Amino acid sequence: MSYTVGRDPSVAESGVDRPGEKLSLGVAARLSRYLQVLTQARKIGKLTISSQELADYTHVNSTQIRRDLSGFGKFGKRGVGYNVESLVTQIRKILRTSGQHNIALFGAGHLGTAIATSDIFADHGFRVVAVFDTDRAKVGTQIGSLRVRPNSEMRKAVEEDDIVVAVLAVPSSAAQDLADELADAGVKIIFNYSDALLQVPPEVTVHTSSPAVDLLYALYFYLT
Amino acid sequence: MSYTVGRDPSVAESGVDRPGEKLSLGVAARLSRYLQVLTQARKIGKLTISSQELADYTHVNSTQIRRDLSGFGKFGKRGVGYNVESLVTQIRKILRTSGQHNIALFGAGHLGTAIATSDIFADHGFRVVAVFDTDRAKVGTQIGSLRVRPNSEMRKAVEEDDIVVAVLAVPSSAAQDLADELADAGVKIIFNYSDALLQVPPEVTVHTSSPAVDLLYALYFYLT
DNA sequence: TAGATTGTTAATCGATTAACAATC
DNA sequence: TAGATTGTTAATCGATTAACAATC
Repeated sequence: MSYTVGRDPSVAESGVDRPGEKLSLGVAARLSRYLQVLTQARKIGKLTISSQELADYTHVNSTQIRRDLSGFGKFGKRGVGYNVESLVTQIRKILRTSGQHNIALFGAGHLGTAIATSDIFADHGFRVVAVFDTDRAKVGTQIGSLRVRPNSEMRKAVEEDDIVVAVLAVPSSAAQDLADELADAGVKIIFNYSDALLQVPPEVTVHTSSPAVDLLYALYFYLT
Repeated sequence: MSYTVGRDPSVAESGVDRPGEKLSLGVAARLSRYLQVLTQARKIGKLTISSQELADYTHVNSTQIRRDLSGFGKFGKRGVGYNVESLVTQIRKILRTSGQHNIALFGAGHLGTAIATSDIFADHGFRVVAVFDTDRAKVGTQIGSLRVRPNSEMRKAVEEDDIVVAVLAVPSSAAQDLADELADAGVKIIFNYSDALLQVPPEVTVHTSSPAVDLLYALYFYLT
C-alpha cells in the first residue's frame, strides 16, 4: 500500500536552501532531541556546547550531530562549539515550532495536576490554557491559575483558543470516547498518557506515552 | 560495483540462533514499540493482530515489522496474523525482560503519586517496591500499599530489593544530588522526570522523559 | 602559537520499501 | 476454494563512522 511520495531526486534533500522541504523523520527526531538537551543546558547557564557533549547526552554520534546541523548552516565555531542560546533558536526555526502553542489538558487527577503545574511544557513554547474533568467535584477547583472546567466546554475552548494539541491524563476507560470527541472538534494531536489503544481518523496523530517501554529498552542494554 | 550481499551467512545477525548476540539499537527500539501496542491490544481482548495493524499503530512499515519478527522465528500465521499473547511472550523473551523488576520511586508529590498508583509499569513487569521523599511531612504517609520512606533508607532498599532502576519524580534542583547517591549505591538506570541535565558515571544510563519534545516532533509533521 | 572542535568527505553498514510466492 | 497475510528477496536509500583539513 503506497501513499505515493515519489521523491524527485533532483529536489535537494537538506532543506537549508529549500525551506519548503520536509525533514526526514530521523532528522526531525534528532533535532528535537538536541533541543531537549539544549533547553536543559540553557537552564543551568551553559553558554556553549560541543558536538561531543551533545553526543554524550543524546547518545547520537557527534559526527552525525555536526552533519545534521551543518545541513542548515554554519552554526558552530571551530575550537569552541555551538552557542546554546542561538542553537536553540535555530533548531526551533528549522522545526517551525518557534511560536507559542496552546494545549488543553484532560483529567485533573494527580497526573493532570503534575502536568499543569510543571514547566516542562512551558519551556518548549506550549501553554496549558484549559483543564477539563468530568468529575463534578473537581470542576470549579483551581489548578495553578486555571479553573477546572467540565468536558462540555471543550468545543468552545478548542475554537476560542485555537487548540491543536490535547493532553489526555484520564483513565483508559474514558480515553477513546474523549479521543472521538476531540477528533470531531478538530484537535490534530493527542498526547495520550493512558494505556488505551486509541483509534482516530487519519488526520489526527496520537502519541502514547509509555515510560515502561522506554525502561524495557534501557534495561535490555543493561542486561546484555 | 558489486551486488554481493556481503553478509557472511555463518555469522548470523538475527539472534535467533545466537542468544548471545546483542540486538542493534534500532531493532531493540522497534521491538519495544511493538510490545507497547501488543500490551495495549491484549488489554482490550484482541487475540490476533496483523503486521499492517501493528504498522498503523506504531508508524513502522509493515514489511519492516514482518522482517524484524521473522528474524527470530516464524511467529505469524499466513492469512491470519500474529497471536497477540504469544507475540508478547516472544518479544519479552527476545528483549530478555520477561522477569519482574523492582523499581524505586523518588518523590511523593502529584507525579510520584500518579506513577505509584498507575499500572503502566506493572503491565510491563516493573513493580514499584519503595517510595522515597525528603519531605518529613510526607514520610510515613501511605501511597497505595506503600509507606513513604526517607531518602536515608535508600541504600538499604536498593540492596535488599535488588533495585536496578530508579524513577525520579523530584524537583530539578534535587535531581543531580540524588543521581549521585543512586549511582554510588549501584543503581544502573535512572528514569528522570525532571528537566535536570544529569551527569552520571558511564555505567549508569539516564533516560529523561520529555513529553514537550515529543510534542514538538508531532507538531512538526502537523505543520508541514 | 597550540589545542580544540567544526565542517565535510568518502566509505560502509543497516533501514526501508515494493513485490510476490508461499500458505494459512 | 478464494482471500488474506506472512516470510523473504532484491534493490535503494539514509544513517553511521573515521578521518582530517580548516579555522577559531
